Amino acid sequence: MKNNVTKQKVVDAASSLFFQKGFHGTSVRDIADRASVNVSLISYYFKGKQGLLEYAVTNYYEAYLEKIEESLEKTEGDSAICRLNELIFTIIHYKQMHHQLTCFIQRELSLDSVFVREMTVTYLAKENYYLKELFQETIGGSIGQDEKRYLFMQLKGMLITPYILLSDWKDQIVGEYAHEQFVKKYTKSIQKWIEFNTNISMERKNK
Amino acid sequence: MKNNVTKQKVVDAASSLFFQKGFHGTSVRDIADRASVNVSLISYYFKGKQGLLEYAVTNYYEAYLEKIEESLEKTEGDSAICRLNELIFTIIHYKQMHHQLTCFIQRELSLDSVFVREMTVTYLAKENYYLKELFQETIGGSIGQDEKRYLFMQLKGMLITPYILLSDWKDQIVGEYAHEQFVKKYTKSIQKWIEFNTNISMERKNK
DNA sequence: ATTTTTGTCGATAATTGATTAAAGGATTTA
DNA sequence: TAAATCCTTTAATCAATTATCGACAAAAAT
Repeated sequence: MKNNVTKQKVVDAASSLFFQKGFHGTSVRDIADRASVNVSLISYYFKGKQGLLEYAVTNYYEAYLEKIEESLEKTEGDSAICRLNELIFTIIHYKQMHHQLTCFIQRELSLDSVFVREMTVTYLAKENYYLKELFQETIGGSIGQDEKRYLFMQLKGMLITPYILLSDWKDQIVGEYAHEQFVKKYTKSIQKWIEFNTNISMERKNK
Repeated sequence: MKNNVTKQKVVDAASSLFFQKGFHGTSVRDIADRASVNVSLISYYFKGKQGLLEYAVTNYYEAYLEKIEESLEKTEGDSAICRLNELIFTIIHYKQMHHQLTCFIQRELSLDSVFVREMTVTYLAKENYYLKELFQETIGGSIGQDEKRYLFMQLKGMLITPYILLSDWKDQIVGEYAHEQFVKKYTKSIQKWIEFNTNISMERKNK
């Protein structure tokens, strides 16, 4: 079973190249070259370039949702804000561990294709549901529906910003523990934002 | 001089397609078809597909920076926070008026190519400079350098979020004045965030 | 031990995409 | 009106990419 090692080499090469040049910007030759394997293996293992993409992205999201559900189970019974904070940590942590794919997928998601639509209904809908549910509960019902929507958008924005403005902070992520450091600090900065917004919400309720 | 009308048709078609399918995902034929012109005109007017891209993006950024500089001149002498608020309004407004190109460029900017690097040094460096300058002044010197960096990243994130999470809010932007509505509301939500963070900063200074 | 399955390679077919050359209209300028 | 410039079309070329085929070796199963 030398199968797995070659297959993984291809996936790794593809992830890295998709990240650099985008899906349409990289050819199967590029991928095969970087992985030091023959071009035809890509068709052999994945039924072509599109298949390779689907394989990589599906894997990414399966594991992602698993982490999210794990986090939610672990914190069951805790206060909403605690659970939300933990969830955010989990999300940022996962994204950071796979930052190349994260960035690539985020980029590709803003395109208009059947594949994107499939991913959206299959995975993103769930992610959105979990997040929204918890956010609603945390923020309470004291602010307007409209305002809440904008806040939620801001939150979602914060969860993806580092992987879009990569060039702005990648110089900070060097060295052994840099990733963990970043996850901690960035998570904290989001949590501070949440705390502020729940306070706002409390104040209004009390008066 | 029927030149301009055809040229513009091509640019419009290209913008729309680049937005939907990305640069590498759209062929010159697609563009020509949508613009109802002959394929070779693209080479004739823009020296090829790459040239068309450069033309569109350069135009976008030239006008963008002009708006920014205009805004800064207009508010000269006002308080930092006022100027920042006005600048943010200007930026969101411009982006909203060209949301397809905004989204497309934002996406393309996370790629690794010589073109992207050129755009970065030519235009984004300036944008970043103006924004950072004003942000520093607004937020004051009372919080740590590190913390400030994260806040600045959050701010920049807020300025691009709507154009990455397009699918999340595009259903809200329907009807005649929807764009203006959105600009107003979204700008306000960012301004609220700024206000909060300057207060934080003040409090610490006072104690 | 031999048959079957699995993994790998080189070559190539088939498709698609970008660019150019040449020439005919149209429009402006002299 | 003639010349020059600009716009547009047709057709062809050039380049690159993906997918597939057939051969071949290694490993597993019988």
